[in-house]
This record gives sequence, structure tokens and C-alpha cells, in this order.
Amino acid sequence: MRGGKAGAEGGARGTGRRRTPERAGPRAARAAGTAGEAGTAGAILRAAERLFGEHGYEGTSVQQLAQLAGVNKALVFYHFGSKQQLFDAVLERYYRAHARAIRQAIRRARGGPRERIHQLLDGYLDFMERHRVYPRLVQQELARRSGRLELIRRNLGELASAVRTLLAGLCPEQGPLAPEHFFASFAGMVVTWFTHAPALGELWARDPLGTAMRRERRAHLHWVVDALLDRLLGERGPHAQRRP
Amino acid sequence: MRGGKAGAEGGARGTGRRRTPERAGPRAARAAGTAGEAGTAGAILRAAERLFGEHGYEGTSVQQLAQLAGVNKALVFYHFGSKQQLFDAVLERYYRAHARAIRQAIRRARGGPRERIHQLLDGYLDFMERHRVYPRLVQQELARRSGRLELIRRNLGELASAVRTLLAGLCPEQGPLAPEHFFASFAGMVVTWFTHAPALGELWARDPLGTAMRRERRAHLHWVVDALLDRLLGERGPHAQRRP
DNA sequence: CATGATGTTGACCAATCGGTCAATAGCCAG
DNA sequence: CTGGCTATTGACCGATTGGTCAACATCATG
Repeated sequence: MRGGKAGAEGGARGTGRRRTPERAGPRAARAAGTAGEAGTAGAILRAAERLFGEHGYEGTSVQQLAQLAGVNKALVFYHFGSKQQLFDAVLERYYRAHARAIRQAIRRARGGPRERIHQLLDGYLDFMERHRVYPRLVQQELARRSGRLELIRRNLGELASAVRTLLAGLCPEQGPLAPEHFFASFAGMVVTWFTHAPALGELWARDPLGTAMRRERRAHLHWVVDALLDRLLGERGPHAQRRP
Repeated sequence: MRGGKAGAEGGARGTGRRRTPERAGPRAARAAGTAGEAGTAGAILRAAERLFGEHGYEGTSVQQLAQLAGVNKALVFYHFGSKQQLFDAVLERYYRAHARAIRQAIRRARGGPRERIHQLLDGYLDFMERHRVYPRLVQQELARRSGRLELIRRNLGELASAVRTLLAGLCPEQGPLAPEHFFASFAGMVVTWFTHAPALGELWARDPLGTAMRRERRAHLHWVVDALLDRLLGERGPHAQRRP
């Protein structure tokens, strides 16, 4: 807790302004549209996406935010109510975009289970490549105390249930080969590639986010998908588990 | 940049103190020992490990640090010079412990390549389970501007080269099946399990860090190792690549 | 006891923090 | 032109930030 009235309550000083906390901007951000958000609020939002993604919540000041957006600092509070609510708005936007991308990838998927899984992976990778600060944002939110976990859960839930549906019948429902583990494994393999990109680049003297390396990574992940699916299908037969 | 002289330079005001920045503590932290660090400096270090790991660098104040350690705030600067240098000390300690654990796992490994790989994975998991804030610390450091990338590279390098040695002859040296990709994949699968634990727990109503789930996860990862190795070995034969 | 190094303390600093507020600019409807 | 509404501004607030400093405690050695 730092600065300010530390609670937004307790004021009611002199003027009759009752300080309704639900206000938070010009009529709920322009009809709550999913538009590209031109104008002042949009500029602030874009600056927030970048700075929160690069420096984290605590590492970003409202001053920097306003400066990058090219607007007055007070406008941030006018349009979004508080720094925390601005952060929530940024997360919400990303989550919506992510969920939309996942749904689209599932809807467009064609072919058998194996092909559909490959297409879902491609959709996931596409989204990550288009929104590179997103995994960092999520990770930083996870690290924070009393983060908006329900937001994350809602969003992760969409992807997780998609994976569970796709894997239905291909793997056991419980134990080490449950869909949850495969979901966590692939999310991990994809996400860390982006969050650890600076260190991996330093280590290999090749930019992991460059075109060539991204394509290579994609091929690697598809190869892993096939390897796991083959073993999964093989084990449904007479094969025994290797490491009990 | 926030507070203070904002540069530690340019002072030289009045007093003759030339402000040698190399000072930073009581003769370089008690002979630079790897000891358990009892005493004031140790208490500060332990508090720093916890708070930096939980709230991140920017999210932790020197005040909180000193309070948790039960010492005066000024002592933090006396023993470690600055907040940044304290953070570096914490990272350095973890890196040393990590490198030691990796070396030990490699030295103790017995059997053929497959068995050695399994044992290295176990060693990696053991370390992560014992130091749960470590992956968060690394991630937060990665996200920060002008982080100590060389520190991370040195540490990641040790593990990466171990993986490369173990995989030598088992996989191509370049392309989507290069050791680097397998290294990144397994690091990702392990690390995200810990960094995303709160969200995954919320999602599944089971604690990913609980004993049962940790054991399950370990079994899953060993299964993945076998699946990938089998396919890798199979492809060295007459098999063709599935997805060109 | 005197001395000097090593630890420790609380008061203090400028800068910055998130947030508020009265004044105002712009604009459209009446 | 006049209200009334929204958007914008700059000055301002108390709290907290990382960091400094002179005074002081502690203690082994001369």
C-alpha cells in the first residue's frame, strides 16, 4: 500500500460529492466496445499495455504512463478510476482477445483429433506471437498478492477445457497422463519461450523471437505433440507403463 | 528511477567522504562464505529472498525488508550498499545453489543416457521443490530492464550445456530437434508448474504444490522424457519426419 | 583506560508515489 | 448567446520511496 488516501473512502469533505466508486470513467469506457479504442482512453490503454508488460505493475508509475500516452496524469484517473483499475482493464482486454482467439481456433479446426490438436497449438502460438507482452503480464499478475485470480482462472479455464475436450478418449482422465498435465506442459513450453526470450537469446546468440527461430520452435512443438500422441495411442494397446 | 540521489554519483558534498561504491558492506560479506549466514546480514538476506520472491523487486520496500528481518532500515544499506546490490546478492546465492545442485546431479548420475537424463530431471525437480520462489525470482529479473542478464546466462548456461552433453548423439545438433529446444521445453514444463501454481490450483481445486500432485507431475514429466526419447531414437532409423 | 574498527540507531533528505480538486476549455443543444 | 455536460489541466496533498549521516554502542587490542 503506497500513497494517496489509501482507501478511496473516508473523504466526503466539504463538497457534496459522495464519491461514487463505480464512476470510474466516462460512462464505462465508451459503451464497453471492443473497438480499437482511439482517443485519450485508448492512448492510455495502449501505453499501459506496453509499460505494465515491460516493467510490471509496481515498476510502472502513473506519471510514465501519462507521459507515454501523451496526456495529463489526472486523465488516467478520470478515465480509469485508479491505477489498479487500469491494470484490470488491460488484463481484461487481453483475456477477451485470448479467449476469442482460442474459440476461433477451435471453431475453425478440421480433421481428426490429431489434426485438431495441431491446429489449436498453432492458434495458441499465433496469439502469443502477436501479443508478446501478454505472458509476462499474466506472470506478473500471478506473482502479485491478491491478484485478480478469478480473471486468470476464467481465461485459463477456456483453454484448459478446450484441451480436455480434444484429449477426451485419448488419455486417462486422472493421474500423470490426465489432460491437465498435458495442458500445463504445453502452456509451459510455449509461454517460457517468450518470457525467457531475453535470457535464451543471450545464451545462444540467436534471437528466439526472430522469424527463423520462431518457425523452428513451432516445428519442435508440433514434433512433441506427435511424439506424445503416438505414445499415448500406443499405450492404450497392450503396452505397459515404463516407469511405474 | 525513484528517490535518493538517483545516481549515487555527483555528491562529494562538504565532507571528505569520497563515496567509494566498492565498499558495500563489512568487508564483502564475511569472507564471501557460502555459510548459512547467521547474524544481521543473514537475516536481511533471508527476508530478501522471501519478499523479492513474493512481491518482486519493485513491489518490495527496504522498510518491509528491514521489518521482516527485525533490523534497522539503515543496516540494509550498511551491509549491502543498495537495494539493487541486495537483490543481486540474493540472485547470486540462488544461482550458486542451483549450479551446485545441477553439478551434483550430473556427478551422481549412473547408467546409460536415458537413465542419466531421468536423474538430471529428478535433480532439477528436487531443487525447484526446495526453492519454490526461485523461478519467480528469475522471471521477475528477466522482466526487468537492464537486468543482470550475464548472471542468468551463466546459470542457465550450466544447465543447458549439461543437457547438450547428455543429448549428444541422440538428437540432431541443429533445427527443431536441437538440444536447445529440448532444454527450453523441459525448463518450461518444470518452471511454469511452480510460477503458475496459484492459478492452476484455482482452476483445478487441487494444490499443484501439494505432495500428491507434485508426485503426479514428476511421473508425467518422466513419461514425457521417455516418449520423446523413444521417438528420437526411432527417427534415427529409417523413419521419415512426420510434419515437414 | 584509551583507541580504533565494526555495528547499530533514529532523524533526516529530496524525490516520487498514487490520488484529489477546483478551474477551465470545448462543444453541442436549447 | 446561454446552460450544461464532458474532457482536460496544473497545482496540490500526505504518504512513502531509496538513501545518507552523525551520533552512539560494542568490543577486542594496545
